[in-house]
Amino acid sequence: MIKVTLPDGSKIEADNGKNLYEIIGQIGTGLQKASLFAAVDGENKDLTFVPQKDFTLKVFTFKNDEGREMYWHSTSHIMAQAVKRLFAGAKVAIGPSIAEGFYYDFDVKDNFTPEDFEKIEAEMNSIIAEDIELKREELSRLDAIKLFEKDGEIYKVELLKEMTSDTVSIYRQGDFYDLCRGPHVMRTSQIKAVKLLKNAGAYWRGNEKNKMLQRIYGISFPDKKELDKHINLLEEAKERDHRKIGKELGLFEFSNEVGQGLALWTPKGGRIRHAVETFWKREHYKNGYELVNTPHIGRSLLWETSGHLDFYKEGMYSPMDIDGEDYYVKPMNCPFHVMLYKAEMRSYRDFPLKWAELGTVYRYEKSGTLHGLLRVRGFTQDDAHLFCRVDQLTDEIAEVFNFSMKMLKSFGFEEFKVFLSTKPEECVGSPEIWEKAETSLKNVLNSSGMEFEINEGDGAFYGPKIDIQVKDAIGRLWQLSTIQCDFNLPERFDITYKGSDGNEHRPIMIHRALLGSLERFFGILIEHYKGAFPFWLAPVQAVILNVNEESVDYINKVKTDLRGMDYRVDTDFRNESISYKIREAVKEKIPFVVVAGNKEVENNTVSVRIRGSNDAKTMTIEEFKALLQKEVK
RNA sequence: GCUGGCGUAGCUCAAUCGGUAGAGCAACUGAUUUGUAAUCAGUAGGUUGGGGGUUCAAUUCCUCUCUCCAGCUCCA
Repeated sequence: MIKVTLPDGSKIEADNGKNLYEIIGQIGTGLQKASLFAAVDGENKDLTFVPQKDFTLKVFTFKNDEGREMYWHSTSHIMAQAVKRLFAGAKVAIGPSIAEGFYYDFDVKDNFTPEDFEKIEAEMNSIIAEDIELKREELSRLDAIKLFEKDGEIYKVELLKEMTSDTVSIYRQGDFYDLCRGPHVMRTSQIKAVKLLKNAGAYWRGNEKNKMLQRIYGISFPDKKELDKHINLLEEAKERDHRKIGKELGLFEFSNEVGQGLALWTPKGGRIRHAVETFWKREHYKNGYELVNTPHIGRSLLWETSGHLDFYKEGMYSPMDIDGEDYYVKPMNCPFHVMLYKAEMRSYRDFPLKWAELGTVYRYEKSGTLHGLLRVRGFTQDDAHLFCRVDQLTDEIAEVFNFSMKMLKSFGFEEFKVFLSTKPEECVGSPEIWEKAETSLKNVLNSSGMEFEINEGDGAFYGPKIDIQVKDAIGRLWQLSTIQCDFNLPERFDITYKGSDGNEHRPIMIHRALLGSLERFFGILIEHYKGAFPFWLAPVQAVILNVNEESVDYINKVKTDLRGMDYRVDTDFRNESISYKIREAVKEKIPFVVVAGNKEVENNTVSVRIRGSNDAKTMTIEEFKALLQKEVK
């Protein structure tokens, strides 16, 4: 019997003479052989390896992050091997796995072309077919430098020279070797399906002063079907691009004359925004918030006190001169809310104060980072600030967290990922207050029953935070809500309240945004729904089409009948065929397409075509009203 | 911001080697009054993103500039 130690520390026993695959089968991962890799005492082994003595076993599969990382990293080595075979003199830089796939940076004479991609892919497939073993070797750092220098691999040499360890490892596969920590799959044949996705320039070590290298991105899977699925997903994402749909449905615009990163909402986009804002405001009042409004500019004194002119200056626009004094356009709403706090004496009985504002801010974003509605320079945050006592912190965080989840679910998001970010090295506030706040945040998350990850040291310098990401209709994650404690602004603005003990105390301040910004949220909604907004958000909820001129009066009567109920119902009386008008309405993704002609006029009915179905249902006006009413939020 | 790519009618796209810009849709006009995803005909629409240059001649070549797109962080 051989004792096998698993990563979680537990031990199992295996019969002598069993190979790794059989032993893994004993643990019961239920996975296919093709997607399994194993490490014995930290060293990768083939699944046919038969252990002779007790050992620790680690199993990698494509289903866990480590396994995927290894798989993609090995594929990047195969790509590098292929490139070196095809392009004489190509030098390799770095080639890691990334969140979705891998890349490798090359120093080559000419940019890669689409034909090159085909050649490289073909060469990769033949390397895979050659079934080459990937072998790890350890050597002294100095020997490694000699080895890479001999082949003119200047980038590897540079990396080696900066490393401090005495020995390093390289991985060899046939005629190719690479400086690499590993781990890797055992044989090239374990890579089953490969696709190169795109290439782009990238600076050596990400520094624009360095040489521009050619980066190739790719992805691989243990199964051709999974690769196809992934490629479909990429195409689906392209189809959903909010910039494309926004243009098709006429939801928003950008204008050269207005400037970069400054969105214009069209009337249709405006209808959606109004629906979002109305809902948002109503929910905030229901949850005990007050709505406030603050200006777009403030004196430099304000921003000096808040500290933004120190730590956020590069995100702010140049000041404007008003009566000889500098005023700045606001990049954040917080200082204004703090000033509202200071406008009166506050008592411990006043708390919690919960002030929300749809506050429009302007921030300088580098031109190259702007992206449709998802990253803009002017945007409206669905901001709120809570002021409370330390003893209220947990309750208030819980309220904000639950409110946030409720809000996100209202917009059709069902899956979430929650992160808690804790104290970074450089920060303000006492260790005790950090400890207290982090405990509050953690308690709230624990009692919510939701899984969450801790990002150690990733908090803002002024306090810990909870971030909520949502999963959209095709599984992409988007960061939306953020709940942040702030120990900085109360201090800087010296805000206080009178406690029950008659002394002055410093309140806790919580910043939070649930949707993030209306612009970005709009972009995400467009992609999530692919432009087919649910009834309550749809800019046009129903459109009524006339078959001929005789039905116009009747339709106007139906519409007037609905008007009092605040539905967004349009009509289309253009002199076009009914088929044509239906086609346009369907393309516009209107939830209800309603037709009325002589038949309907006679029977006092309408013919309703519900989005997603290809046939129409005839119903009475009352039935139609009930149908609309059912959809109202 | 940096690197590369793109920019032609409102939209989606054409235009060979440098020879003076064209289609579909949309718009407008007229005919047609239509029954569940495109009725027919006609009209108009362009300093080819903007400035400068080369040339007898520039959408095309060079240059500057603006916009948009991709990448630039995720560490051999």
